Amino acid sequence: MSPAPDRLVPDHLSATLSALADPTRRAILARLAQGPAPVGSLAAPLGLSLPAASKHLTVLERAGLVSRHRRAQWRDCRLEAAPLRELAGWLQTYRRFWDDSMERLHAYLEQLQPQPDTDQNHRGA
Amino acid sequence: MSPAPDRLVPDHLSATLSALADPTRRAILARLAQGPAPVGSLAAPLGLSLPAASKHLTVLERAGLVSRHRRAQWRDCRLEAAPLRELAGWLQTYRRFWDDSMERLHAYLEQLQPQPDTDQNHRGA
DNA sequence: TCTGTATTTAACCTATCAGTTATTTAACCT
DNA sequence: AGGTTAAATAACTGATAGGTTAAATACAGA
Repeated sequence: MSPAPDRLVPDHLSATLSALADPTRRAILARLAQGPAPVGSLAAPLGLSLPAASKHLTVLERAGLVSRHRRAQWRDCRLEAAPLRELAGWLQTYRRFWDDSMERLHAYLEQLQPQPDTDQNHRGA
Repeated sequence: MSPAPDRLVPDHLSATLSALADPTRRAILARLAQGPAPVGSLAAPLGLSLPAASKHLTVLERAGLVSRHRRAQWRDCRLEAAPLRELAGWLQTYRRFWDDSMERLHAYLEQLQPQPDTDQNHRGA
């Protein structure tokens, strides 16, 4: 099922999530959603130094979220959405937890699994 | 629009993503998806010490992904999905990047934005 | 080939993270 | 009250993240 293109990093999802956890990197992605751009033009509007930008891009690249291609002396960065799709897939697993009302969910769980692991003698209600 | 329950941490999305970036914490969530559980019964199957588990739970709690409730001498942990819903919302904005074939997407971008910023012509100025 | 531009890499600094052991707090049960 | 269990907190440690400045690399153009 999983195409598992794990050539970049061992744990795909962890790499994706930790790459996305940085707001600067999300800003870079947002910018790239408008189309490919060279490093300099990503760095400037974010007030990033070139080395900082380059490092962020390396993180994004290792997570498979961005690819870089030489074009003359520039390096065009492009958004690669595959890891986002994978993330969406993972998230999907939890969808039922917010899709219906929370109340229903919890009620469902209560009856599905009367006691998780602890004994329920204290369960007055 | 945004309910903005930012009482826990400044940047919601960053907190959510960095909480989720740790595979141990994702395992905790997966376990909680089966129903609430006390800390000890989360720690044991993961080979986690109690302090380690407690710290992970604090991270998850600060991200709003988990709530803890005292019950006798135990502390029941429960999955809270709101941040996941928010994450799904964010992800949604990138959906078009993987929904259609990538080819179409790139073609679309090319015509939308003929030249990102790379302007080989501006150096003449 | 020399020069300027774009970007990366190296070396370093500080803060945060995930884990540890030891101690403390909280609630239960006699 | 005393003892036990559940969990949190404190204090410490090694690894990693994000930033810096300075040097190196890659390409383009005269």
